[in-house]
Amino acid sequence: VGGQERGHEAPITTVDVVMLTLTGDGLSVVLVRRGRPPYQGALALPGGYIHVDEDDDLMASAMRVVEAKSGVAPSYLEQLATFSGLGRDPRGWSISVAYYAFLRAEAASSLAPGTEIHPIDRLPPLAFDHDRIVAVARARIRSKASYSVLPAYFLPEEFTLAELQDVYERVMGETLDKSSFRRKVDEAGLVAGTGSVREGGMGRPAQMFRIADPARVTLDRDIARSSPSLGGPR
Amino acid sequence: VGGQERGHEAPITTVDVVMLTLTGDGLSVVLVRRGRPPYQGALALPGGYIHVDEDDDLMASAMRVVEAKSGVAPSYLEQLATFSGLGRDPRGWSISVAYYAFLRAEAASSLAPGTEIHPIDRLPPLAFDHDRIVAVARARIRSKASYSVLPAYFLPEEFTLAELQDVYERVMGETLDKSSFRRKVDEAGLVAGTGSVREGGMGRPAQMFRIADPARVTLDRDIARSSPSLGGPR
DNA sequence: GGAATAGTGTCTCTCAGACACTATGAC
DNA sequence: GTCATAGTGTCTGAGAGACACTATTCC
Repeated sequence: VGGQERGHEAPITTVDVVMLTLTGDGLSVVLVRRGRPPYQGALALPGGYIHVDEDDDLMASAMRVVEAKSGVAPSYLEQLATFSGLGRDPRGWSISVAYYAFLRAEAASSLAPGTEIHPIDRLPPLAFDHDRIVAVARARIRSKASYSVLPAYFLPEEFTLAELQDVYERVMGETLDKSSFRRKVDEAGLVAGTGSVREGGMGRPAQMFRIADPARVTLDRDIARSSPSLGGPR
Repeated sequence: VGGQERGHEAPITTVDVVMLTLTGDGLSVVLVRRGRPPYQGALALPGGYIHVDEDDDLMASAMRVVEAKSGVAPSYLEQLATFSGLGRDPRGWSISVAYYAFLRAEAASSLAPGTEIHPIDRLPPLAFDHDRIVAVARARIRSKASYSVLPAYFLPEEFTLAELQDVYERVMGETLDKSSFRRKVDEAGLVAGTGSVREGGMGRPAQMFRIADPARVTLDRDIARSSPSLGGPR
């Protein structure tokens, strides 16, 4: 290992995580206050260096860093994009591989002291280019929510369809029709009924569901699916 | 600059580009033969180190690297994803920020000697984890083609709708209906008619079009759009 | 006129949204 | 029974795919 090509310095490389949770104010981001320069005292995304001796890959780095800084483990973690350039860190040319993460509402109460939760639509100024990273994350999540079970990762492992619909509505910021929602969720096959029912509430007890296949988050392969598709066969 | 956190080595960081073009065999990838170890003599994606003294950011690095290795400038370049870990480079823990690029058919004839073009569905074994990078790129492009003007970047700046439809069909690997295709292209507003018409062919002359707004590739904001959307308001 | 390609009109069938309905629990 | 919530049935309107049609050029 050691050293890049002769004559070329290596950029500073870090991972940063946009960890999202759902609060009374809607989609919100977990932030930490920086204890060291640069941007000492400013709010920032939880992030840190790669530990080549203990991380298998960047996703492992992201998971380790976010747990270390926030004190909790996210229910979902996925790569967002990589940000780079001379301008984003006063120490010099830098690379940040950004991830986004989901945190179950139940876990948000166990966040480490010093962390803060801010609504994604009303963020304070952040260190580095973290505002831009959050903006990209927000667009990606709002978009991906519409064709995936991602929002279910804000809920406990078992949930009712009413709870799931509520989460979708808060993530998307719009109200959904119950019948259409259930039809889609059912046809998509992304959730599976557990046998159990919710006890103790008012009204008729609800069936419980869980994410059908954690490895298969979206409706079909990778990104974006049944789209306008520019005129297709049958 | 200089050095990471105390006690942590920096990973080897490179950019690699999946440059695509459209040949008689369909969607194809531009590959180069490696002149140095590791994987000396093997086919690989064009890639290289970051030059912090001349590149503004990683996209600039990708553009520089792909031009240097292939001899041509792509018509489109976008970040794909970042690949990382101990296993992918025999020299040690490494990071590759991967981009994908489109090359106009006209430019493919000017490729540097030593480059090879291979159909994306029948690739030879590649160096590092470049097979995996190409697989991710293929999925992303096939998906994104269905809701964007991306395939137009395989064509000259001005093109007819028949040519555009042909390109879409070859990228997607399916035949499209002419009427539906034109309706979508028109409604999406992603192409704009130039005043001119194609001269010299057989039959009725065709109107020429160009990409309406190079900054706005997809149908709406960022990724994926009019999707099932899990039941929505009005 | 015919051949070739460009471009349009229109039918149908699917499916998402709307909304009223039924079901099952607690009291 | 009423209230509250869960869950379903059905109508309708927009739009995608299919395909036949018209338009404009060259010969």
